Amino acid sequence: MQKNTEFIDKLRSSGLRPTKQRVKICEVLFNNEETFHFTINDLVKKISIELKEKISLATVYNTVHAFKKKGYLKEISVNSDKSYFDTNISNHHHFYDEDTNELIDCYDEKIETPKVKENPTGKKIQSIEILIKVATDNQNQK
Amino acid sequence: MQKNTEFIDKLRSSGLRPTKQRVKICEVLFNNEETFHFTINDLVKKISIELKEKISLATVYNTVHAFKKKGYLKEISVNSDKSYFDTNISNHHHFYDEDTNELIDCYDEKIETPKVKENPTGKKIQSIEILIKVATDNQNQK
DNA sequence: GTGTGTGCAAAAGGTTTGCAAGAAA
DNA sequence: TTTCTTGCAAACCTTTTGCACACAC
Repeated sequence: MQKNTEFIDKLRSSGLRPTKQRVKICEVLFNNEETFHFTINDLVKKISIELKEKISLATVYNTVHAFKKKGYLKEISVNSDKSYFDTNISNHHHFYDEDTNELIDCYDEKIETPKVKENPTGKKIQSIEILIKVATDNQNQK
Repeated sequence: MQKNTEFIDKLRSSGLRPTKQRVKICEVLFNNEETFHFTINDLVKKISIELKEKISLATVYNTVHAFKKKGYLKEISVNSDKSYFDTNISNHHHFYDEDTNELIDCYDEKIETPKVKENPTGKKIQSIEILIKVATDNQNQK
């Protein structure tokens, strides 16, 4: 459990003004035992339930993107209906349940991150993301 | 180079009526030397350039999804602004160039598809997709 | 003829933007 | 007081939907 003063320091030290909204979003995102996955919509709901107040959509988008840029959140590439974010910023991958649209963390103990033997782009590798899609066997394949 | 009669057979044999539009979309998608990646928007443009005629957006969406369901196209999970499709349906992964938003195929010779050692979901694995994001070194990390 | 597919326009869903008002430095 | 941030609504973009008409069988 972090205190607000810690969030304020964290924000300030990364060059983000510790506004009321940002600190509150920190509380909602980073004051949990476990990391979790969310969409912007999920987060807006979580804010209104846990804080019993509303932060405007634009601010939530702003803040999430700012946090992502600072490395406090990761964005996950799933099929493209909406953006998923992860408060777990450690190096890991994901299972994606196509039945429920749920994400599950996948560490190296479950799958080994492969080495890139050859990089035809000549550019620097920013990340290697593995998405393992699962579904009940008998459903229509997407 | 396939002929229209081949596309018609292909469509018919997979239970899709070989309508004028579907055959024409086949021409645009599958009459190339090389496979390629595209968004729906790309495809609409390609159709109007190569065929000099217009197929309605709804029909393009319908057809692409029908082809995907039949396994003639693959959908690729990239950051979620839009959907990317691939006419290359063989087993492979992708490099994604964050500077240009381009996708590049990545076969096993460049990266080895890892084994899933443990699947906590108990559901069947539908696919394992690896996305290697690259960018020029000196740009702001996203 | 019957059922499926097409095209259009409207609507929906997620995300971004412009700008005036407010808060932090 | 200057600069950054917020909030709202409008705009935007991609995708989906409803429905009348057309086409394949």
